[in-house]
Amino acid sequence: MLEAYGPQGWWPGHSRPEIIIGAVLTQNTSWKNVEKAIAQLKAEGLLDWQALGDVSHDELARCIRSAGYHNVKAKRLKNFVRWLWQNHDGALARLADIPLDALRRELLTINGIGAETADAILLYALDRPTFVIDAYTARIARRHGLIDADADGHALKTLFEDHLPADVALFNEYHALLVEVGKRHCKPTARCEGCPLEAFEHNETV
DNA sequence: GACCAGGCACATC
DNA sequence: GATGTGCATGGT
Repeated sequence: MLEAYGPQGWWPGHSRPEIIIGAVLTQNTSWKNVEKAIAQLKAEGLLDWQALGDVSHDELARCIRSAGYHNVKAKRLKNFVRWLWQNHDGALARLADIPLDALRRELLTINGIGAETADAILLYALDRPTFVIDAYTARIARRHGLIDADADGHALKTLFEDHLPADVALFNEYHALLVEVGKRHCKPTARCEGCPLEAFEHNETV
């Protein structure tokens, strides 16, 4: 994949808050739509935890409208910010001493932060070695017969983490490359023409 | 107009 | 525990 596409330079965000906000906004949404929402947040000075805590729901929802599901996502962003202030003084630096597993469990208690969003935050914003399983990764792994068709997210996560060294830079690039393969060759319906993973056996039933 | 996009929570059976 | 549904905009 790296040979085919080169380094992806993920996450496409310039600060940790921006990465975390992007992780929520991109839930079931194309990154193009998220970019517009983030640009709007930046224009309104809402890319920091203080401002995001102070802004009203309606104002926040209006800013992120282009990312879709703007009412639920406004709540989810608020939930994250509330958690950060109430439990960690509103400072991401306070999370540095928490063991990965404990921090992951904490993130999962926040309403609106599920497994993928938690792992994306951990890997791309907090530099923790956890593998991100998204729809593309799951589809690619199943379609290429790397795992049973009915395997769940945890099984997929375990598959990658058990076969790769727990390295932040590696997990970062690996997942980003899988998404690129997915975007180009592994749509839900489209056949996998010219996929760089064609060396693997296809599971045509999936 | 259908399908898709870097999910998640909640209701219902 | 598995399955279905609401949430919403924008591109192909």
